[in-house]
Amino acid sequence: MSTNNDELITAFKAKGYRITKQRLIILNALRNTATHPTAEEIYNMVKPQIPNISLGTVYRTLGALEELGLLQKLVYGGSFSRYDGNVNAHYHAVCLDCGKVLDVDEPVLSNLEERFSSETGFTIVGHKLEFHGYCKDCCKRKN
Amino acid sequence: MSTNNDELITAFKAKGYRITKQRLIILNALRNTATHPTAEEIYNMVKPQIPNISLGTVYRTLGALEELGLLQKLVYGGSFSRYDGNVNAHYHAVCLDCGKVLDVDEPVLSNLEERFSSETGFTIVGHKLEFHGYCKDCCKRKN
DNA sequence: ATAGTAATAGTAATCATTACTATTAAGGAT
DNA sequence: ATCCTTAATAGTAATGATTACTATTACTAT
Repeated sequence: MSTNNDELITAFKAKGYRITKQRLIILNALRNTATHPTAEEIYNMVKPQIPNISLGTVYRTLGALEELGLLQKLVYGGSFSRYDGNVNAHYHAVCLDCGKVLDVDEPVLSNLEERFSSETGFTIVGHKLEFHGYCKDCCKRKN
Repeated sequence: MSTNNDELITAFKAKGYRITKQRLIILNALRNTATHPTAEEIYNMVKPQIPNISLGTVYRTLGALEELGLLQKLVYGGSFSRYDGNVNAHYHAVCLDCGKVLDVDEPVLSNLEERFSSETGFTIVGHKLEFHGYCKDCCKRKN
């Protein structure tokens, strides 16, 4: 519902990229889900609205959105990536059993980066923190 | 040279796994490098000692070593994984330009996990922290 | 409305990783 | 030390997520 496409339109125009139905729908689909869907899941989410969309278009669009900072690509142990429409700094918890990715409601550690940056000559632009464990559902299933 | 294969031998025997030349050499190669090599890099590292080793054996061995907690698999944005023979808890810094992975000499945040665990029902077994940025070499090259 | 060209749909190619299979070699029993 | 069982290996084929290719479509500046 709160689909401020203005942000997307501004970012795309600044790069000379065109605004297409596919791009708008993919970004909004991503923003309206609490899950962290894979490319294929997004493909299936938008198919009702764009029946003949191609999986390649989904990948290309996700790449463009990532480049523009409109989404976060999540790469964990599995064989595929997940995508997060929430670009505010936050952490994730990955279930080692079912692969589910949850948002972590913890304050972001802002002071970490400077500490390491100076002595190593490594210029830090950000950090990623992920918790590994077992989600409530998977814990229950085991008992 | 400080190759305490005892650890590997004990861990493998406990699982009924056999001790092979390939497994010993792969683990020692991994422990004697400060880099975080890919499977193919490890394959090339051990080839002088085992000329007809198969890449499949490298993958299978790395999988077994990971299962036994004798190495850490590093999965970042790239299309391939890296392997770290140092299983002591520590963090990494990934160069966004060249893909190099460096060890971070910072104390591990031990208090993080309990904070999140209780209210979510998520049972945490560990966490991973990675810094993103540009390494010294890549910063230099740009100026 | 038109022209120029980026983006798309459909499909083929890529490439890291995994699976398969005949052969080899650990390692326990004799 | 030799034999036997079977796990592990080498070599190769298959898998599957992602990327590349190409003719066609549809944005957007004029």
